[in-house]
Amino acid sequence: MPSPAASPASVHTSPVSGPSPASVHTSPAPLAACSVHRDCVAMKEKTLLILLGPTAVGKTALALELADRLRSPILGADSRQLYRGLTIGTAAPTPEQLARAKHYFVGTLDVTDYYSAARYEADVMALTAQLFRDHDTLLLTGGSMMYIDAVCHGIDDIPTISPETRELLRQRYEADGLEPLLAELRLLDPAYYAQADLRNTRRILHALEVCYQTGRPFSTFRSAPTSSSLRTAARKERPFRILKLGLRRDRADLFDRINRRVDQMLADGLLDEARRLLPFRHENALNTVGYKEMFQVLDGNWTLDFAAERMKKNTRVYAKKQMTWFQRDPDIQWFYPDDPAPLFDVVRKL
RNA sequence: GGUGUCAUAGCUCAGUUGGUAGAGCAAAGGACUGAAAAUCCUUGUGUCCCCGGUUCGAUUCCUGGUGACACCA
Repeated sequence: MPSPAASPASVHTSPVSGPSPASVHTSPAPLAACSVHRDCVAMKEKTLLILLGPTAVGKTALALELADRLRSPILGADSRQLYRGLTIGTAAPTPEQLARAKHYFVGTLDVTDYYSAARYEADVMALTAQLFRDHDTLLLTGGSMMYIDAVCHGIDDIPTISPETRELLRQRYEADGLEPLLAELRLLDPAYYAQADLRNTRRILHALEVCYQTGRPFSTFRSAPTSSSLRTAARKERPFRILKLGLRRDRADLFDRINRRVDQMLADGLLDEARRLLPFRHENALNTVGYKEMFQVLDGNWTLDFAAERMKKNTRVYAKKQMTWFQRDPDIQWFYPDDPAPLFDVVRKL
């Protein structure tokens, strides 16, 4: 067994040093206490403001405005802007924008680094514990749905898969296909097998990875094995208030912005950026809309015009997936970026 | 002007030996627990160009019209 099931503390290794959240916030349920001791609790109540929405909706510009008003740093919630060097293709904040506010979780990882929603949760929890000493409100912004849910609800403590186990399963899949692996999963974890999407190879492989590595059924690591969704499962308490503000636009408007932004990315040199990243094309960080299409151009398979069309289409599809995910979240208050006054009203009352 | 070919989903096109039609792409909807900008699932009613004729029945066959393309003048 290469890596035993780890305790939460050892799994969540964070680059941010500092005390754990529990040592800063002594009350385990400040919200419950709030209704009783409204005044005194309000003094120490902290708020994590999450500005979210589909790609290209206008989060970055509005986040800078909010960061000014709140005197808050900006915590990125974007699974691709995290990586250094993916700047044009992920529409990462520019150097000028980065200079306007202190940013976290932007350009901090190498493209070869392993990362996950669980690590993001741990890193955000550690960082906010520190920053809330000096801030009553912190701004977190981005469009990575599962990263945001991991921060809001927590994520179950499932061991990180070792590269060896991952490679073993990958080889078995390539050699024999999915069928034998499905049969194995049915034996090792019948509970998960019964609810799994049996055609989703990646999820089947991951469930087996966990079974292999831990010797336990994957489903036993999930806090609500009968629930298929993270947001109804883990539900960890947070030592701060969470306020979710969603940005949206009419679909035609959003799609028009996406199309124009893709053209702008190409004008800004996306192809050159992709050329620099070509040696890392097989890293997960580069399995990303924009770069995938540029690699086809660099391989000589696609013209730049065709790649631009594919990029626009794939970005639209991504935006639709984000909207599908966010629309289901009843905690989000929605606003239009071109009419930000109502949003500023909400923020002013914090 | 003459002759021929074509006209079917947003686009490119199949098809119906006469019983009102289906692929690809585009588009839409959904799922989601350590790779999540990932990965996976579902969805096709459309005056079959228009008017008439034949027929129990026409998108299909026939007359005429309109439009596109090709060739001949």
